[in-house]
Amino acid sequence: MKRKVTLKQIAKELDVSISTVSKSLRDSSEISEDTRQKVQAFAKLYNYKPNLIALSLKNKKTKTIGIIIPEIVHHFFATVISGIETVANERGYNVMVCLSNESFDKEVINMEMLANGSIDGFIMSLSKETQAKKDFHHISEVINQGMPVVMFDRVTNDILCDKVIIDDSLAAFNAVQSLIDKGYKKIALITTVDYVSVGKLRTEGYLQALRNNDIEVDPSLMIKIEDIDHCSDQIEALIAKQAIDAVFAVNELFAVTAIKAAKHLQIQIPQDLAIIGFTDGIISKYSSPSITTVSQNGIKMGGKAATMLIDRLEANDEEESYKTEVIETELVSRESTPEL
Amino acid sequence: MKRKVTLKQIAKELDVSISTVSKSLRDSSEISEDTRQKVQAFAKLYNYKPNLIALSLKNKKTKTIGIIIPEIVHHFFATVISGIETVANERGYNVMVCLSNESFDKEVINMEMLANGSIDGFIMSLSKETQAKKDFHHISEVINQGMPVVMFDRVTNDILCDKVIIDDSLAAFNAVQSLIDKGYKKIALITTVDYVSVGKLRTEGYLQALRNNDIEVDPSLMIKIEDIDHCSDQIEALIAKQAIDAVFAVNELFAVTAIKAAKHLQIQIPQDLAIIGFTDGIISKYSSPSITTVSQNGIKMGGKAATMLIDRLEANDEEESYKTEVIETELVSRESTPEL
DNA sequence: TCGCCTACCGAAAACGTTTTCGTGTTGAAA
DNA sequence: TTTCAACACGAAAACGTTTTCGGTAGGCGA
Repeated sequence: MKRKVTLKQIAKELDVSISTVSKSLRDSSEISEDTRQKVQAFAKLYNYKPNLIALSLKNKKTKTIGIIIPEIVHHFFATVISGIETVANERGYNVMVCLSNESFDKEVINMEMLANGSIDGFIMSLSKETQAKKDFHHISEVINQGMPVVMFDRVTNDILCDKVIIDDSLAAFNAVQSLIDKGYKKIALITTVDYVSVGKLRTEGYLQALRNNDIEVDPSLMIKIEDIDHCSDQIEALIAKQAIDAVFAVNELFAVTAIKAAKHLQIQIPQDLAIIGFTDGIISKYSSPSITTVSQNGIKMGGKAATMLIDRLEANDEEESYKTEVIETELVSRESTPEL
Repeated sequence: MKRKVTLKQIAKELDVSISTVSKSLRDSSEISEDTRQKVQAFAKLYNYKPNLIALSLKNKKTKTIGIIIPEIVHHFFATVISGIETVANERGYNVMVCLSNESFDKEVINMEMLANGSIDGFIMSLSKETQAKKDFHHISEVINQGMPVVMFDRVTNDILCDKVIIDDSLAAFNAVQSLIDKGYKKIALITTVDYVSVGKLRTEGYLQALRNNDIEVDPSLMIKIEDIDHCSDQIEALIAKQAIDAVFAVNELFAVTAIKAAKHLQIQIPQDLAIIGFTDGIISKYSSPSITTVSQNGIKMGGKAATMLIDRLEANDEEESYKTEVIETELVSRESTPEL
């Protein structure tokens, strides 16, 4: 077992100083051609690679970015990570991933952990609990220490920083409008509780679309799901009313659960009931029938977030202007929403 | 913007030495009660937290584990990461995630990157290209440098290290046997090309089950998919033969694609054709009909891998015995495989 | 011969810790 | 008064780099 070789060892072996070795490897003109070659050959032979931790300490830069997200077993977040990782890699950065599991405490702990030198900046999406509590002190703290933060998707106006979002409200509006354009009139809504920022915004888009088309808003056709794991009864009750011809669900899981509920009630999808979802995940694509949905393009969001973060990290002038990038969404038409 | 405070700054401010500060914060008995309190109060006030990079350099331990997987937008791998992260966090470790995107070169680059001091050990699953090439020098290299590696799912016998796998062959055998027990006789196979280790093993299980029940193996009922993104034609052709009453697919995507193909051909699932898949992902659960599948329990695999790695990292005696843990699988019965 | 320039190389500081060892002071015992 | 232990603290090394600043030699011109 040969341990990693260091500059010191090479220096000792070749009977020169550490500085000479370092300079030789960096092709400094201070060093004679002779010694340079000798050192480089030796380094290559022993497969010398500089220790990144030492470099991090010296340069006060880790070339690592921290990601804090609510969960990873979730198609959208996985695509975002993928987008971040791709851009980060291209620009010589690595990523550390921490999961908050929707818990405020874990989010705080993870941030404090990573903030102590391990990373150069954060990319994060708020946990539900954090959004409910509206407590963002941990975030403003790291920003105060000079560490850049980019928030995506689940963001807050209480923190000034770069952000990458979609226009949730507009996307929802467009989705519902497309239903109306196709002739649907009684459109139900399955959404989240209000403190989830994106859920609230999508609800607003839904309402706006109805109003714009002079369709009466019927509160009994709108349900708010608290616990995603036990939502089927609630959804089935909604659909059982039969007073509806379409459903707009603010995420994929609600949409597919609606399909299941409809089948259970012997309601034909899409003949008797159209369904439109949010988040272009794997479920929508492979469901039967496949589900029309608003595509968020997580890859692009992640890539943009990484670009913004790294740009800021590598900018020498401390420009203070924070930007909010809006990534365009796309309505992906599939089998669940035919023309009436 | 207040930068992070260091020992040196505290020392200067309180007019004591760095050592005194360090010892005070670690409650050393060498320091008088007085100074200890003074230092601790000051440190708390300025929210001092030791710099982890400096500690890493000093201790030659980063308390970070590196994960290298083929992709992250994949339910199984996401669950494994989740399992790793949970255990890692409990034991005070962070995780760095790198994606190989099924590319050999990226796998090598990522490993070399992380191996230069950034992490204490690896948890990885081989890329397809690596498995095809059978070139594992990058892995044996880091192991030679004394860095522990735990491989999971896509492993190889050419490398000696800890491993976490499922019994792919047995699980496939049981899945096919369950079909046979239910009365199915003409069972087709949708599998991957042979160099994907798990695909090959699952194929073997399928064959074994047929043989054990004296069912003739019909090569025309077995297809091997090279490109997962363009498999629908191949699968539809298989199903169109109508000579089959059940399909065993070695992953979720093949299974759901088979359902789609069947619908397209007006073949009823599960009345005319039963389907069983592998990997208990989100698709199988929410598909209509829901798909019977072999559950791999990625959380458990990831957790076990992390436990093995950290145990080895923290073991002071260098015991050389590598273990291969087999995580039990479970056949999750759903709508796609009724009794005949 | 003297001085100076150039080419080459080494010492040391710095990044932020922890820890070993040394040192000075104090009080009490001899 | 001397001696010695106990106590409290500081100096310095170490982890592995990079970089600045000096320094030494040789060669060359005057």
